[in-house]
Amino acid sequence: MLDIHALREDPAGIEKRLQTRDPSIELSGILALDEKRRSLITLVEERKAERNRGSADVGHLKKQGGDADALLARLQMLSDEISALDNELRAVTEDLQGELQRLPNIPHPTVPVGEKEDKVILKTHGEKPEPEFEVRSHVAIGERLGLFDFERAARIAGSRFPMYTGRGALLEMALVSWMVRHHAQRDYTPIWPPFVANEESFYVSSQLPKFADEIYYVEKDRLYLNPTAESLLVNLHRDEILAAADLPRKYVAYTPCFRREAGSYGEEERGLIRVHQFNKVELFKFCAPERSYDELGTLIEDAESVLMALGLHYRVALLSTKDMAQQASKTVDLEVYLPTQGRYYEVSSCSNCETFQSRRGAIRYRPVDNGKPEFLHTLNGSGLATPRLVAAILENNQTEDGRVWVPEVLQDAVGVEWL
RNA sequence: GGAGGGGUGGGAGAGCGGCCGAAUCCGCCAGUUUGGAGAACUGGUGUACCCUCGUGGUACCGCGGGUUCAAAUCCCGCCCCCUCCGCCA
Repeated sequence: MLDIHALREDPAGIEKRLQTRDPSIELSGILALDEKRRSLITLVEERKAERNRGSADVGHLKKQGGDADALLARLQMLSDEISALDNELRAVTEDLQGELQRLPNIPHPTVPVGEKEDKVILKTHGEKPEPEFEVRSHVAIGERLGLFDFERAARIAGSRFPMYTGRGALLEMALVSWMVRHHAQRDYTPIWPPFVANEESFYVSSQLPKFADEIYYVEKDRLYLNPTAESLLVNLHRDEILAAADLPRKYVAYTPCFRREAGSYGEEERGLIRVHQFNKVELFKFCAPERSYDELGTLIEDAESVLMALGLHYRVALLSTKDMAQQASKTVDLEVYLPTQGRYYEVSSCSNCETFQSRRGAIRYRPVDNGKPEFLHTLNGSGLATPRLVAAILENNQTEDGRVWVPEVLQDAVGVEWL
């Protein structure tokens, strides 16, 4: 959520920057609501001050045995007026909050303005593999080697729920535990969070109210299934004021992620590319504002280090204004190469959300000079998501005779060198 | 799922209709003292919002409603924590 004070200060400037994300955004309605709200506050607070003085007088009068009837009658009317004004104020405040919640974060000046296609490739790591034989898709390899079984998974849960079998299951588990350990060694505190969360939590991360259709909801218990550990981790320090010396706080969490993925899928998203349930290792940082872009840099490096260790060819893309999630100020994606499709797929999305989430969740820190609490910056990044990673390993590590080389860092856990 | 107990400021904990934004202790910050530190003493120490920016005002005692001129305090609903019983991996 944006700071209403900042909007008041420079509505035109902010509106212009927000319009690079969504041209239909205009702030005049919000400003009008804000003005209305403030004048109501002034009015109602005046009345309350009057009532509080009167009530104190009643107390004194009664103590001295005086007659307070006339005063009481006046105060009763005043009290009725106050509750009417309070109701009006509540309604206006809700409207304003609703409008504010819909606004995206202000994009960082370095973010390219434009459509999805206007992302900027910052770097490409390694050589694009050009095998001299006919490569099989990860789906074909998986079926051949018995690494997963989508048909039986559908019997259990429905389509697009993956089921890994045999060495496929081992590979998946190996990846997850190796990645967590890898980041733990890089000074991230490992977290195994609850895999469901309440409405308030998703509001803070900004999954709600906008993306309610994307999340599985357990109505009976009013709980949402985790769609990304970002939503969970950001709530770790909700309503807290952290000491400056405690920053940055770095966490790594493994969670399964559930997404309804409402809408259609293309042929190229068969197999493991787009599924309702997947495993992800998430990195999350809470840090001081002046350090947050440096921290974004190291976050990206940490996510990249996974791809490097696995020996995969990938590229790094700086997303454009129209391609970022609502809460992000700046987002950099890591995209791994899938040879059968000749294209790159997102396996990590690293974002600086600045104060967008911390404002919603009242997550603050006290600056070193012992001053007033300030909202800190939150950063998140996948490190990484497994299904596409498995697809990439299968497709990139295959040989002509149909075997697949297990990346060295996973060989112990999988128990074999070849699948 | 059933029964009981409890949620108050950074922590512990009192208050149970008006003099309570809240005693007291601990912590923390500053000063005095000291060669320095500790101890001791003195003072300070929540957050947010509004305006006419002041020795100004409003709100906040788990959350939401209600009663009342007035609610931390009374009533109702919900959430969370603890103990015991039941059930279960």
